[in-house]
Formats: sequence, structure tokens, C-alpha cells
Amino acid sequence: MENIEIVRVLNEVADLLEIQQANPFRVRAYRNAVRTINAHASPLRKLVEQGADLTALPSIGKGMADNIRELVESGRLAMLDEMAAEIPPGLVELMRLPGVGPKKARKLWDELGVESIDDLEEVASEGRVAELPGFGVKTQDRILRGIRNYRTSTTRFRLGEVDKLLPPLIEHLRATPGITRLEVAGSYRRRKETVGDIDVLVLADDARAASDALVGFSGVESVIGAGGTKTSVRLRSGLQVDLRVVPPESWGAALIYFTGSKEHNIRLRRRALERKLRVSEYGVFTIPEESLGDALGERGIASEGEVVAGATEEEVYRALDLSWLPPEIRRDRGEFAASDAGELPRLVETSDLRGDVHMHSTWSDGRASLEEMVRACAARGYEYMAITDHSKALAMVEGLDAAKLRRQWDEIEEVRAAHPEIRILRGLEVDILRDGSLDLEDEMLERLDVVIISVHSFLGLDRARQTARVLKALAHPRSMIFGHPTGRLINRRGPIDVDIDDILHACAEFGVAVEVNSHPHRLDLKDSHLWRARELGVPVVVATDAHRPDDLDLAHYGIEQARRAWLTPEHVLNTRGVDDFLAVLQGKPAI
DNA sequence: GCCGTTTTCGGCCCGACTGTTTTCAGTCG
Repeated sequence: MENIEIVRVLNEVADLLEIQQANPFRVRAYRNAVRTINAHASPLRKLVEQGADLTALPSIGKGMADNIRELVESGRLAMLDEMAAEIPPGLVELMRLPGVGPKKARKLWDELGVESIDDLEEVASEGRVAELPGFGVKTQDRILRGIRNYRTSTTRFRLGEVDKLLPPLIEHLRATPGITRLEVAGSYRRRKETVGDIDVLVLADDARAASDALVGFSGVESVIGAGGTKTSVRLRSGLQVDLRVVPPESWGAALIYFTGSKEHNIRLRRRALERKLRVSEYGVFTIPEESLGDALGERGIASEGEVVAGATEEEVYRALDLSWLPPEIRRDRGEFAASDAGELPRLVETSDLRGDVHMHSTWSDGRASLEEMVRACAARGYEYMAITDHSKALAMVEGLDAAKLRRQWDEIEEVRAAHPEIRILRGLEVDILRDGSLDLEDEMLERLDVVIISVHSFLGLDRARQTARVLKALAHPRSMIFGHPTGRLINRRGPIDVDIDDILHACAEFGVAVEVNSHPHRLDLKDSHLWRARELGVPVVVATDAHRPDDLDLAHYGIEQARRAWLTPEHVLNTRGVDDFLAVLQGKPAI
């Protein structure tokens, strides 16, 4: 049983508990456990096998540890089986619809016998949902719309897509009179690999005018809602945009609040309470003595208290004895402790990169000549670069065999002479063959400066075979960088099935670096695996896998991914000078 | 169900919006 399966089971338990109207804090305990497991890169299975104490993990207590052990050892959870016998499986799915939570799902089941989305569509189109107490015509319509939307599948947008969709909207809003400040918050600002919707914060003289400006944007397909402080629209692309007008004295607090993550905010508020302060999107406030211990006063309204901070993020964090925290690490993954200890990392930045070492040219499937790629790298200020075309196994792109590679080296010699401003390394992206051997003769591998090894075929091997295949390739003395290690394509293709923990251990042992492939379709390795790589001391290379000169500008996506894993320039090999870079990669015995 | 040099019991983040109500529950982020 893998972590991802454990997570699915525990999440389902939480869903079912909600429908059963169990203690909400018990539900939250399951959600918190899921969070911990998601953040844990190595398999809990191994910990269980070793007899380790799972309760050492945050949010895992005795009960949860028992659950996990039961899952690992038997593959089942008796408690879930019991609950699932009582509750129809389709009920959980109802809660995916906007406006339907556990209470409404339960009522639909109790009163109308709804057991699935299909059932719900039927009774809703008959008008029977509107007749239920607590429901109405509007809720019924919303459910029907939600079902249609759900069926046309609303996946999250890749960060790179959003970066293309947003600029016209931002420009439009910035040009609106009265909007004096604008910032995109949310997971977009945290540079998460995918984004669900967009939160735009603005400072505006006239909230109405700002709202009208959004509604009047040419890309808007429909208006979802408009309140006093929030306007929501859906763009024709399907992307939902929420505009929030914020008063200047609350700007920083609102920016923190809407940047999230949710987990970060929760921790922030708890921290405030420890200091007898209250944090909201409006600022940091004192809690008046009389309402201490009575968090919810009459009708839930706590007395106001005095404003302590709110105008800037720095001031809000300072009020809680914290340094300003980069959005990428606002995930409650240790950033508070690091700030307290004065040990916040100096995260790697795009400008730290001194070379790009994964790119293609017309020698294989690139669109630009070798010299054009060299010029493009030099123009970006790189000190060095590696041309890494495909090896011959990728026949469809006419990959390079030994003979073709020698001819490429001749051309590299010529280009080197013409471009002394940049060091051009001889590289190759060598296919890992089905049996784990490399797609190039050893004597040629010996003569390459940079050897990237990648999986491009037999993506469907089972875990045992796939892992063994990769481990064998990593053990090759000339393997230097493991390219796009999991092979995933975001929203399109899942990762190959490998034991990532075993692989990272092998990388550490053999001194092979892992790539952060910066292409926004890949972002591979992902953040949680990079986190593990850092823990294990595996060197990291951030590279673009560019197939044309413009692709070289995608490096920032890889850097942002690295920042989410707390990587500093020390962790990223290609922030070093070329001699250092090569020394680490090649610092291994000859064949 | 988890957690604790303030607590092993009694807490557990905060506010807005919507739709349904006539004082509020449910949902969402």
C-alpha cells in the first residue's frame, strides 16, 4: 500500500464521517493526517515494516497510526468498510458539486433517496430538490449547472497556461481609473504547478468601478457573483477570476490571507491567538480582555479590539514575531519554526543560474540550429551551456548514434571558435533502454561532458521492473543527471511507476543529480520529491529541456518549483561556475 | 482524532456570501 492509496482511504473516511455528521474535529484530524502523509516523500509502508513509531509524525496519533498499520498490513480498513456499507458510494461525489456539502448531500439522500450524481440530476430536473426544506429553486439550478460543469471536467490550469491567460486581464484592470494597486494572490502567487482559480487583489477608490471593470473585460464569459467586496467571473478559457477590493490599511493582511496557503493561514491565526491577538484578512487585532475565553461573544461577534498591523505583509508578520516569508514556502511546512530560529533559507533565484545544461537542436528534435541555441544562451548571460540532443533510441526524432555524435562534435568545435563568450559543453540526453542499459557505447559516454539519462519508452512497466531499470541506469559510472525523472505530463500523463525513495537514495549513493525539468508541462521532479532529494543530499540541476531559443526563458518555472522545496543556490549545481559544476558531476571513477 | 514548559481534558482559524430564513445554517476559501 503506497502513500497515495493511504491518503485516498483516509480522505474517504473523512468524507463519510462528514456525511454521518461526526464530530467535525475528528474529520479535521483525518484531513490533517492526509496532509502529513502527502508531505511525506518516503513510503509509510517502510516505516511500518521497520516497526517505526508513526506517532512521531505530526497529526498522527495512536488511532491514526493503527489505521495506517492496518492499511499497510491488510490493504483494508475495517472501519471504512463498515461505513461504506451504510452509505452509498456515490454520495461522496455529490460533495464535489459547488454548494453541496455534507449536510445537503445527507439530506438529499435521506429525503429523496439520491445516491449518485445521476440520481441528483434526475430529481433536480423534476423540480423535487427545490421542495426540500433548506433548498430552493436557486439551489436546484445551481446544482444542475454544477453537474453540467462537473461532467465537462474542470481540471486545474497549468501555471504556464495561466501565465498566458492573465496578462490581458491584468493590463485591462491596471488601466482602469481608480485602481491604484493590483496583485495576483492565491496559488498563482505561491507558484504552484497548477492553479484552480485566480484571486486578484486591488486597491481602488471606487469598489463598484473596479467590479464593473472586471465584468466588462472582453474575455469574460459569465458573471458568477458580485458582493460588496468580491466579484467573480468565469473567462471563456474556463478560468475563474475573483476580484477583491481591499482597503489600504488592510492591504498586507489581505495579501497574506488570499495568498494562503490555507494551512499557512491556519497556523498564522493559531500563532496570533498564542499572543492574544486575532488575525483576519483585515489585519492583526488585539483581543480585548472581556472577550478572552469567550471567542464567540453574543451572536458570534467578538469585540473589535485595536489594530496592531495590516497595511503591509512585513508589518503583519512582524506583529507575530515573524520575518517576511516568500509565498512559495507558505505551506506550514516548517517556515514558522525556521523564522523563529532565524534560519530561513536564502532561496535560489533565476538569476543565480549560470548555465542551462539540457537543450536540443536540429541535430535531433529541436527547432533551432546548434549555433542559434548558443547565441540564445549567450544572450541570456549564461557562462556555460550543454547541447544535449536525443540518443538513437528515439528513432522518431532521429536521435544521435556514435557516428552522428562525432559529426556534432565537429560542429561544436566550429561554434566554440566563433563564440568564445560562452563555454559550450558536449552533452547527450541518453535513453535508458528497457533493461536499464544506456543507449550509447561506453567509450563515447566517456568523452561527453554532460550525460543526462532519461526514460522515454516502456513507460508502463510495473513498479518493480521500472525501479530496477532506473536503478541500473543510475549505477552506470557515466550517468550524471537523471532527466525529468518521473516522466509525468501535468494534466495529461501520470508519472512512471517507480519507488522514488529508492531512486533518490541511489542518486545520493552514485552522485547522480536529479533534474528539475522547467517546462511547465513537466515540472519534474515535483516539489515534494525535491524536498526529499534535499534531505538526502542529492544534487539538483534546474534546466529547461529547450527545443527552441524561447524555451530557455522557462527556467523560472523550474526555479519556482525548487523554491517550493526550500532549495538554496548550494543545492542547485548549475548555479556554480562551470569547473565546479563539472567536478561534481564527473567526480566519479572511470569505467 | 490530535495535542499540550500555560492544559492528559478541553480545546481545535476566521469571515463573507448565498439562499433560505425572520435570526441563521451551510458552504466556501
